[in-house]
Amino acid sequence: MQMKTGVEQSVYAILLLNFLPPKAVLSGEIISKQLGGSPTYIQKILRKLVNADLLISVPGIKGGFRLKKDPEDIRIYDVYLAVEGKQSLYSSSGIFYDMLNLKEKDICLLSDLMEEAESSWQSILKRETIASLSKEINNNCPKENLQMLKNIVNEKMVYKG
Amino acid sequence: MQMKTGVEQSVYAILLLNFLPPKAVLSGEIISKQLGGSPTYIQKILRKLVNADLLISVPGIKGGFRLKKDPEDIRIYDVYLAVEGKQSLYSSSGIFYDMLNLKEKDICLLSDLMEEAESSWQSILKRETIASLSKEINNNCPKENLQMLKNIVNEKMVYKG
DNA sequence: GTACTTTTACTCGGATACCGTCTGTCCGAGTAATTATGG
DNA sequence: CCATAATTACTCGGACAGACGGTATCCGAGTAAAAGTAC
Repeated sequence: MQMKTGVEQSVYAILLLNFLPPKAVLSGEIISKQLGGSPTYIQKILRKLVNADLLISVPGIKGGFRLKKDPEDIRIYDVYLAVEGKQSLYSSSGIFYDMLNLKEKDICLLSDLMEEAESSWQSILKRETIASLSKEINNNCPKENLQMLKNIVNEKMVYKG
Repeated sequence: MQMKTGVEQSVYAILLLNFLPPKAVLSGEIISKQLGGSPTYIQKILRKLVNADLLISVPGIKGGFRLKKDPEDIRIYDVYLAVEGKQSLYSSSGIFYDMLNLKEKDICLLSDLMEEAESSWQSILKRETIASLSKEINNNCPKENLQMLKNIVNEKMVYKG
C-alpha cells in the first residue's frame, strides 16, 4: 500500500508550470527534464492531468502544457485523484457477510471505519493547494535556487501565436 | 494504492478468535474455512499476526491460535501494521531536491503534508479496537447468525492439555 | 502398568509460481507553426 | 508577393514489454498429544 510516484511527479510538474506567465506553455520534454524521471512516462502522467482538467495542453509546434485553473483552485487531493483514480483505499471483500451468513449488506464493520479514516486523510490533502505549496516554497527555499529554476522555465517556455 | 486483503482477513480472524474461551485455540484450517479464503495463504497471514504479538500459536496436535492480548488492547491499527508493515503511504523520491538543486534535505514540501494526512488516517485506526468492533457486532448483528458462528467456534475449538 | 516408539495433526518458515498493477517504451495519428515551393 | 504544399515539433492515446509486489501453493522441519508396543 504505497502511493504512486506519479502523484509526486504530478505535484512538482504543476508547481513548475505555476511559474509560467499567462498564455505561455512548457513542453513535456522540458518538464520531464526538470523532474528527472523517464520522459515518456511523465508525458503519460501529464495527459492524466489534462484529462482531469488540471492542465491545458496545446498540440502542434510551440505546443506544451500550462495550468487550466488558478493555483488556489488546484487542491493536492485533485492531483492525487487525477493520478490514482477515485477508488477508495479499502474495499471490502465481503468476509463479514459470508462469515455471519448475512443476506443484506446492512452494515460493514470495517468499511465504515476505513471510510472514516480515508475521509480524514483526504481532508488534509484537500486543505492544501498548489498556491499554498508554492507560497511555502517561496518562504522556505533559498532565493538563489528558486530563481535559477524560474530562469530555466522562462528560457524554455514558448508563447502561442 | 489499495489496502491488502490480508488486513481484512486478519481483523475478522481476530474477531473470530475473540469468541474463544480462555486457553482454547482454533486451528488455522478452521479459521480459513470460516473466513472463506485460501487456507495456505491465511495461515501465512496468521503467522504475521503471531510475529506481531497479536496472536499466540500452539504447535503440535490440538494446536492452533488464540489471542495474545485483551481485545481492548488490540487496535485495528496494530492489525494493519502487522500485515502491511510500517512503511508510510508516501515516500518521496527526491524530485524536490533535484529540481531545486538543494544540498540538505531541509524541507520536503510533500512529505510533511503526506505525513500529516497519514497521521490523521492512523488516528482513526488507532481509536478502534477489536473490543469496540466486537461490541458493535453484538449490537448490530442478528443474534441468530451470531450465535450460529459462536456455536461453530465452540464446536471446533480445542483445549490444550 | 510403565517406559518407549510410532503415528498423527498441528505450526513454522523458506522456496517458488502466478498474476495484477505500476512503470516504462514505442508507434501511428492528429495538430499547428514554420519553411519551402510554384506561379 | 501570395497561395499552396512540405516539413517540423509538438500532443494524443493505444499497444505492449518489464519490474515489482501481493496472492497462493508446496514442502521439509519442528512440535506435542495420542496411540501403539514391549517388557
